[in-house]
Amino acid sequence: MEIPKTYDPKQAEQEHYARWEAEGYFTPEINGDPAAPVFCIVIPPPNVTGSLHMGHALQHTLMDVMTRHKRMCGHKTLWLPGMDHAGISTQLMVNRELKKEGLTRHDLGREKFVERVWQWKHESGGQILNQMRREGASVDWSRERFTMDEGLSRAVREVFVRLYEEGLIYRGDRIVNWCPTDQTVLSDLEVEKTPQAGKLYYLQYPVKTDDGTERRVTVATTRPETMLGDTGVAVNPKDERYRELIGTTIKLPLTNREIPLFADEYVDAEFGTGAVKVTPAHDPADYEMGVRHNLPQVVVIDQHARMTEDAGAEFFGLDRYKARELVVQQFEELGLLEKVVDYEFSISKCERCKTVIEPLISTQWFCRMAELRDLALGLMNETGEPQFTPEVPYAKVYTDWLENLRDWTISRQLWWGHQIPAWYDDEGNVYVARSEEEARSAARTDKLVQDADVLDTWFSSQLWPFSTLGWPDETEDLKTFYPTSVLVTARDIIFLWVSRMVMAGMKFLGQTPFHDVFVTGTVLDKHGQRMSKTKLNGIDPLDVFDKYGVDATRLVLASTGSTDSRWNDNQVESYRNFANKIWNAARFCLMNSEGAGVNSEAFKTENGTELPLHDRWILSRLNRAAREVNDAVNSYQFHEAVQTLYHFFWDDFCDWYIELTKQDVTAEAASPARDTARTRLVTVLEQALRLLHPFMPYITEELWQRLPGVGERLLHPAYKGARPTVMLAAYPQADAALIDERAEGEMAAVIDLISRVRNIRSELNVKPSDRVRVLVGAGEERAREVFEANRDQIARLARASDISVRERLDAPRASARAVLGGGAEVAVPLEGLIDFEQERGRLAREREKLQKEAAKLEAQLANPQFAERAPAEKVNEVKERLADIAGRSAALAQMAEALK
RNA sequence: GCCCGCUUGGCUCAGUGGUAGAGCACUCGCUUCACACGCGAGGGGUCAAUGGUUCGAAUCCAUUAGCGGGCACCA
Repeated sequence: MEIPKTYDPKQAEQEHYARWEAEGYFTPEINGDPAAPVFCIVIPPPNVTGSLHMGHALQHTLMDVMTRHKRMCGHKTLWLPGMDHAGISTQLMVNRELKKEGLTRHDLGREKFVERVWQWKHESGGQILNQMRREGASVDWSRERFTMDEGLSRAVREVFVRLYEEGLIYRGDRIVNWCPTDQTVLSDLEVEKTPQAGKLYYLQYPVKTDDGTERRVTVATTRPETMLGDTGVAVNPKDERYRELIGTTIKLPLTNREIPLFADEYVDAEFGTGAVKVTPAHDPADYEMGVRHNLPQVVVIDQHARMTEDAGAEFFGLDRYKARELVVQQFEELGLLEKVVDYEFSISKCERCKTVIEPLISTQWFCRMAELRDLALGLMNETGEPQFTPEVPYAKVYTDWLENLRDWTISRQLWWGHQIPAWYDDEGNVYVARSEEEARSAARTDKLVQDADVLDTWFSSQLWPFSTLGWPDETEDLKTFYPTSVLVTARDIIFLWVSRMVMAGMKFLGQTPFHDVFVTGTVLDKHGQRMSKTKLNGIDPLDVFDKYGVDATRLVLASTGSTDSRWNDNQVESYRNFANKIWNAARFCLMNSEGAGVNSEAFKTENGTELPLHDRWILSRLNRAAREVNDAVNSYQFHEAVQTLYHFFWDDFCDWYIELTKQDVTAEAASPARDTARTRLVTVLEQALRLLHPFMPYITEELWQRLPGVGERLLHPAYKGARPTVMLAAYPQADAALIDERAEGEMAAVIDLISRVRNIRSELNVKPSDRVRVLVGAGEERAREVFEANRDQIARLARASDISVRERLDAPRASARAVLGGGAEVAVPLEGLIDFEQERGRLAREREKLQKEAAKLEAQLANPQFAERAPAEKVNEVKERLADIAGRSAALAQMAEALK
């Protein structure tokens, strides 16, 4: 036998991907049906610096499941891959490389540095894309994009120019988040707040009085060094304590400046002393107050977080923390330090380097968001798009954020990225244009200097769903694939990316960029902690692939879907076992496939003869599974889809169908009956492999290719002419006519009988090799017919020597007995093995259980309100159950009697 | 501070207004001619607590506790 007993995933993983790719199966062009519905996903472009982590593997699995499913359903399918240039991350990465050579980017200069980044990108960037091949991701590599591609860069400039011309992009001086380490401005979303155990310093400021009497106002601050830049003190207008001081002047210590004390609603009288020092140049809230009250801005901290000349000679050049110490010390010496208390507050840090952010006033480019925000909110109001899954909480989180949106700082002081398409002439006039030529002709001079800054990485990412399809040109791809079908992403970029894509899509194409958004859960470590590089608790998907196989890993990830869950190897192991189960089921089919071949006519019978029960049953189960899986995938219920597939394959197909058909299939002599049984078996297997394929691409392809009788005719009609592959086979759609309640009911009775006999054997320690006699009593004629018709299978699976089916149970006293559903009874004569006392006890316990349940049901029926208010259907159900229990209970009583 | 989510057998998780589910782990038996990554048979949960709505609640509502997450210019 050439098929090994254990499935080795590596072999299949190495074999198929390259062929799929080479055959063009991943491209939408493989679909030859001009009327085919379209399905499109654009990948959330991973950072060019990134390598695959579990979060990617999760997203990619879900996207691939959907893409493969839709492709097999005949959709014209595009999953578009690509990468993000990731401005800051990439620049820092290359900086680190340079540092090893003892260089900084300034040693190279801008042009050489950017060249160097490109070189890095070509040599070691984008590892993640190769890792995606391993995952089996069916992306169209011919459409791979990078945010700095010429086409995408053109889209960026186009958007910038249009927004500028409409006044939605402007340049100005604002207080911004400045990272002193990365030397760039950051948007609010790139700043993280972390709790910080710090101190609250109470500083006393002398009030200037006419009569020379001494009066002081105490202000509280966490950042004493900023007092050097104070240009006012604010109190709440309703605060009685300070009412008479409003309008007076403060003599600012350590400086020779005098600043006003004024009233502003913003001030919370309850907090601190109720008086706030106002530093417009170094605090966002103070900045706002400064604007309201026309306060001067005194800059005392520079871009390197050092004190400026304006901070005073003593402080000039000091680091901000050193300056803090000195300020506090001097206040103490002057007797103006009232107290210092421990205080926990949150501090803003750079998301990337964790440096404490310095709010600074700086000239930057901003994007006005109000109009764009309204486009997104309007869309949500009108069409409910994008439809979030899970809807709770993301739809609300998304709209709440939009409603409170502030202007977006879009410039960055970096070299790697899209340089801002604005040029300045000698006089400082600005020309925003799509190209330098355009700017020159507008400026009527060649002496222009381009703005040195680049755009926030997310400025280009927000265009991804259409820039990748060719926009601003009206390409075929854009017409065909926009809007995309669904966006799959992690929740941490809903604001950074998802919302901005919606705004940009609405603004420039007038349509949502994607109808649905599926938000994945987070894969945590086994202690429930987020996986992170710094904690070193990450699990490398590639290691898991190596250990358990890609397909098994995909099942775990698909099951995870949108819920946070802890990683545990046990689960992967169980799906690894599942893969092995599939392998061996197929192995059995292939070992017995001579004379058989996959055949859509396999279950047709001549002149309408009814199929055997197990055939009708497996068709019913197969079609039911197909219906459930299709519904589940279409509604993003991946966990349910996996469960359905798992139990259909293992329980229905392996445990029952193969066993039931085994005798026919393994008959030694060739015969038409054997061929039929084998053909049916292999046909069901083939359908099962198709159902499984979106989740387990490798093993299904590996096995499908080996099945006898597979070929082009199994492909979805849209893929006519393609080289046969399970990837392009038609995804099984449920045929309602084949879902057969009667067959399932009859099969349930057979299974029940077999299980009861097995139970008796097990409980009474009958040796597996011993055959037993099985006596069945069934009052219903149909039940007797079913048992009779399947007596061979029952006998084999229950290890019975013979089976006798009668209307009434007629068993020797020394028998173990059990009650079946529908009032049937079974007895197994076991002379010498029966302890009558014990047996009566067993029956009594079973009867007790039934009676407990009956009592509950009776109480329910006895409640008049139940009969009145519950639906008749429910009331009937209870009555029927009660009758069934009564029947069984009576039978048990009789059985116990027979043992006396 | 505001908002949100979670709490189901030993573990990891599904589920849902009308008889509590899976996988793993556990117990017993099995070299049954596809598979010990297996086969068969079992044990195990008053679905966090309290109160309410309902004929009926693990499922809906409220409160509480524990855990987790998001948002926020309180100096």
